[in-house]
Amino acid sequence: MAANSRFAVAVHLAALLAHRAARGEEWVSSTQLAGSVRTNPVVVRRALIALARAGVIRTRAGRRGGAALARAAESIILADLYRAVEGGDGVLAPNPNPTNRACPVSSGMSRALTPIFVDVEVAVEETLGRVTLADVLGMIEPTHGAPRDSHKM
Amino acid sequence: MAANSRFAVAVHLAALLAHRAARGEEWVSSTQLAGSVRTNPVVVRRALIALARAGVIRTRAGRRGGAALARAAESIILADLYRAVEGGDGVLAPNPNPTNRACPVSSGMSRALTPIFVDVEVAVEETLGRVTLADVLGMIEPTHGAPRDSHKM
DNA sequence: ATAACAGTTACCAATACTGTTACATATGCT
DNA sequence: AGCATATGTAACAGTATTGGTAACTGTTAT
Repeated sequence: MAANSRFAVAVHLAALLAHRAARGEEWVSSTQLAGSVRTNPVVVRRALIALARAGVIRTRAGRRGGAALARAAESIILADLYRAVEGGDGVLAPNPNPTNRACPVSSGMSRALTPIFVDVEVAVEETLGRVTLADVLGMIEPTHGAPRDSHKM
Repeated sequence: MAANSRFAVAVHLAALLAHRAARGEEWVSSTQLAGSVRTNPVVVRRALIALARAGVIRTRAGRRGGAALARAAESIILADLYRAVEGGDGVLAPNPNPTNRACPVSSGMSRALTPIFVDVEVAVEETLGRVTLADVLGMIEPTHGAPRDSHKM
């Protein structure tokens, strides 16, 4: 079955940071973030570390510390968040068992499947590359002062 | 992180059935299939049941029974196998925790993420829809008498 | 009748993920 | 300086998922 929810959490965290930044509150603590995501501050920090390593956010220790976006929400694509938290593992996994060299089909499977798995991964990242963090925020805050007309795309 | 290897196993099984069918051996037992995949016959049967429900293969109990392709390898796309074994769960998972209604970002997350997750799933299935089981077999058996030239767009 | 097969259930082991506590370290504030 | 507040990190428990195994029932060709 399915995967973990780290990507969903990462988008949530980044969106909240962007939301707060737009209101002048740059630094947000992991405790506050955890309250929004409804999880534990340590879980949040684990995600924040991955996002910081990817250059999407910055973190600051000490009093009045926390996390903040490292760049504009318009320049952050969801593929950045995906690559940051899903460390290299693709959405599809190969058969981990050793090849049966006596069987030509078994012998050729990874040669046949590897390029397909690459294509799938490229397709996922291309799709997530078409959406920016600002787009996500726009879907969360539909009306920002203007009457509601920009509801869909 | 990562996922399971059911899709890889499903492709392996279907490819082996196609390979055998091309050599006149229609019915293949789960024990034989398990030997190629290097796993247990019960694991194979669990996958075969999913594939049979999807109409990709047929199974037959009793002596000289086993599994066989239900239709031509050219008409089976990998998306068929993917949908058969990954029962409805997508490659990305939402945050399972309850929404924090006091937070506008938390409140809007699923509304923002759901269409994105759908887009990703569509992209995956489109990619897997461009490859047929016959294509996979062609990559496994590179030379079969005819030269390989149809290398896609 | 028997042998060879699928279908099914129950269970175990390994792994992965989440949540939690605890503590060292860093930093702003008074 | 001292304190409050924050991250970074390690260790661990609980749970879910996954794959592997054994045991049993039902089916079918010979």
